[in-house]
Amino acid sequence: MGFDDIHNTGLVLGLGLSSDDHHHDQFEKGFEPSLTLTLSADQSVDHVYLQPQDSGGVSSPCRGSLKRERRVACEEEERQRMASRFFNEEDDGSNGRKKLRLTKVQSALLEESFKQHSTLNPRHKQDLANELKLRPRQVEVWFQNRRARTKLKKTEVDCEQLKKCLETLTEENRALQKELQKLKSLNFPPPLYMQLPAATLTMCPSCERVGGATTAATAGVGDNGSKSKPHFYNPLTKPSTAC
DNA sequence: GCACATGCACATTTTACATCA
DNA sequence: CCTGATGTAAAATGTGCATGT
Repeated sequence: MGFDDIHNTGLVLGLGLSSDDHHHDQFEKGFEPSLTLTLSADQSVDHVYLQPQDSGGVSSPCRGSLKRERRVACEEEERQRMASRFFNEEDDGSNGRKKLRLTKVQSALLEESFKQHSTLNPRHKQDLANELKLRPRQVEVWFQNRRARTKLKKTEVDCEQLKKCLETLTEENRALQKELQKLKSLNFPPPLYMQLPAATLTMCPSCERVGGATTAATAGVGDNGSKSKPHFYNPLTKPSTAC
């Protein structure tokens, strides 16, 4: 029996719990539901509802909600949820975690919806759930997993790009090293600035004025009234003929 | 400020299904 | 062909955090 078949039976179970499973503490901490058979108002078949004995002391998120619309949706969702569990348990006697495989149509519609908006608002979630005959929680989970898959894919793509970038840079570095070796083998002395510490100032090649040992702080200061001061430059910070 | 509800990200578990020896 | 082992994708679950009321 498929999920759609379950829906078509019109049999539902209700507990009046929250739509989010991780907010089902009350249920897990052991309040005891009772099983009753009731007739649904909107369907012609008998419905099975699981209802808690005590409706006063338990503060179910659905029950206590101020917003009636949300509560109704929440209760409906739970009825559906419990219905599927009920039938799954009947199917195989396991304790109820049965994985649903979405149909192609369902997946396609979810994908389409995801393309438009990667997040859900409650209304949209409910609409999709109705349309696809799924529980809102399933739609929500699908979107969560879908976002996770998108992110994973993007990470993989980024990783690939970084790998390529690394390869390119490694190649470039190799070529430069090769060139350097070549120059060395031709016995070219390295440029003057390579023989000196980076902060040391040297003679400006364009004006060929001789410089002394000065700090970088004094360099470039003397355009105004620097007649007698030497003209320095630092090729590491000013590699061009900027002076 | 506190409690609560809600939604999300993230990690993990579980399940369905495909492939292969 | 049948079957069990194995891998993978994805549905489902659990938890923590942020935010709004």
